[in-house]
Amino acid sequence: MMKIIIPDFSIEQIANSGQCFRIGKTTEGKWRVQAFGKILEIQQLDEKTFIFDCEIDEYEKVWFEYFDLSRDYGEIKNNIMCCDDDYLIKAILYGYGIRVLKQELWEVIISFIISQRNNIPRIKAIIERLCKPHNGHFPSPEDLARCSQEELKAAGLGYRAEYISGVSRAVLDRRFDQDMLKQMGHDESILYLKQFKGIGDKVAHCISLYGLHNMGAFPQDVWIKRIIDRQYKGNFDISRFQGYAGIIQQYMFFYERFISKT
DNA sequence: CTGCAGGCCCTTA
DNA sequence: TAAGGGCCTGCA
Repeated sequence: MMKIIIPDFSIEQIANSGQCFRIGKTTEGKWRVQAFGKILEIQQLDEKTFIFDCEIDEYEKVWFEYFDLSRDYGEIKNNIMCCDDDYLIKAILYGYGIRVLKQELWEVIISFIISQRNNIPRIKAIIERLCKPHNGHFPSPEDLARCSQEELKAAGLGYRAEYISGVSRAVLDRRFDQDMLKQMGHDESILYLKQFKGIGDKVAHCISLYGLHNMGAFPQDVWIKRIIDRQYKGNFDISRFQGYAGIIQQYMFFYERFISKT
């Protein structure tokens, strides 16, 4: 149990920013985070004060990296402020506590294959059903490769079941080498990932950003495309944000979904 | 009953 | 290389 001060951090915003599907609110108003085989409960006391339900050792070894706490998001937001871009300024003021999580590669690969043509509540439900037989832990490539198509479809995967089986088997056969993938740069990783059936451009960029931690990756889903279309007349220059376009994307996505609800 | 949700695959031209 | 149809499933 430890109390910490963290600037530019809102666990609620992160939980609702669509990058991760295993953070949920408990009945006591805390946030339960499941990652790296651990469960962490976080309570937000005020704007910058949080209680993490773990020891300092675990915090330093796991959660500090996971929540990208070494990065100065304040500086990133300052850079955006200077761009004279009204839409982005509104987006960062709204999503002031967003961070791009550094999640586990395998979980990201599977989660974002599932995400295609799907909505967030359903993605969460499917992932929960996949984790259930494994004591709440995310299923390994072996676990998933063992599942029949029927079992996977029973979890609600639909036509994505064969994609999941295919990628899982590829990992077991060493045709898909995650360690090698981790050594690649962004561009190379996209080409590598897109070889596999069920991983297209958008999912590959999500994997690069959330799973490989290439902050320059820029996933373009329907929301981002809509923003670029309507706010920027089809012309959005991401080269302005060399090395952190993915973080910009996260602010945009989060803000646009808020706008659409109001 | 249709339409659609954080795409992708496959086929055509 | 661009365009279009089909796709599991569940909910509005």
